[in-house]
Amino acid sequence: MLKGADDVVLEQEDSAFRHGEMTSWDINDIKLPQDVRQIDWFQEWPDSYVKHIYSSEDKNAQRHHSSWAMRNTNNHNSRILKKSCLGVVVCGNDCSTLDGKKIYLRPAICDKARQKQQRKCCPNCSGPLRLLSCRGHGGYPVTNFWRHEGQFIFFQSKGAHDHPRPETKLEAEARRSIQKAQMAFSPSSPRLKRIREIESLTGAMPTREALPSLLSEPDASIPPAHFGRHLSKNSQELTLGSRSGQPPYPRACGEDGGCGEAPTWSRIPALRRTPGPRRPGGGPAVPTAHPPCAAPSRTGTQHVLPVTEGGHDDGFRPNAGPLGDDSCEEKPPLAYSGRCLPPPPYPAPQGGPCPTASGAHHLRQLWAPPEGSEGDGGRHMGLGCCSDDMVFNPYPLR
DNA sequence: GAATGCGGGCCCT
DNA sequence: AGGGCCCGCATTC
Repeated sequence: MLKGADDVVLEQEDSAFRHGEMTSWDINDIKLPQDVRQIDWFQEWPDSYVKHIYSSEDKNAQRHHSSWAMRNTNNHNSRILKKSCLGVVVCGNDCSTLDGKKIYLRPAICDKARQKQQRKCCPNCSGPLRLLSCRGHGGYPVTNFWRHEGQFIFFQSKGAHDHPRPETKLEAEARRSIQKAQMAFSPSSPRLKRIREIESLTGAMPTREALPSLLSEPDASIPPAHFGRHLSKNSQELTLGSRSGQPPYPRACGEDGGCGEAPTWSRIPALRRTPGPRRPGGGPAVPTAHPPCAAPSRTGTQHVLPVTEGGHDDGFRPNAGPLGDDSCEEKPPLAYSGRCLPPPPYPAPQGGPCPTASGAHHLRQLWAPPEGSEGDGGRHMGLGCCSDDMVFNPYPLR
């Protein structure tokens, strides 16, 4: 199967050989080489058909980490751990932040958490979030294989990610914890008290109108590649990188997309065959109808965003108009008491006629990019004026 | 609470 | 048989 893929493998191996890496093995081989001369530094963003041999001492390798959002997949082989890529969570509105960055959130690994995540709104424009599935491996998600053998940990990746990089795990975690911390912060705040009262009474979160810029969340909108620029040193350390007490990976740059290199993904639009929805047996490919946000979905004419979860429903059309657009710009979800407020008209003009304009304005000021990229903000969505669970805090770690 | 690992089970090719 | 996916459970962080 995957003839083309095999070719790629050959190329990769060839390339790897040029780098002196021993790749004449396959993760499924009965015996893996033990005469390894060179082990690799941990690769945070393995992509394409690559193989690596890590030291069994490498903490990241031990934990089978990856900055891609990989979930465990049962391959009925306890010796080989298989993980498949979940893709990336993007804004259904395809919005951009003030400085032109796109929203690339990390899909939650846990199924439940992911469903929950998809009910949230874009932190930037409060539009619906959309899970962009990975289909870089012959229409299926890219898979990573891990196998512990002797003093080495063998890693093999199959497929090339056809989507942007999500936040790293640590970035996502940091975002969550910061959010929590801020919720917990100043518990005596009358405003917060009130919010909590409301919560306890209604069981629901008040809308952002009720708590403008009170809660905030860091760089959800900042693509990992730019994360550091905004968070400076301490937060740059949030990437997995080579932090097994090792020096920076010597071959990292330009090898497998490990640093700065243009991502290997490219929008391969969804015309590709999509793996048919799995049938009942496997369980309900959870219909992740997108609720409140800016995606009116129960009004009949507007369809639910094809948020795929496992069963990949229809292919994604990353930039296809009817997609996010339909959901977010037409009709506010009046029917909802709204966990999220309706989005501003798209694209939002400066400052945006967001219902919570003042709050948004406030955020805007906070957000003001350090390097006067302000100017280009005009075409981008007003800042998280409405998002419920995710809002910005430009300087979360300061 | 979320991430992870594991294993059972089902479907499709 | 192999690959893919879902689900539940247990453990860890």
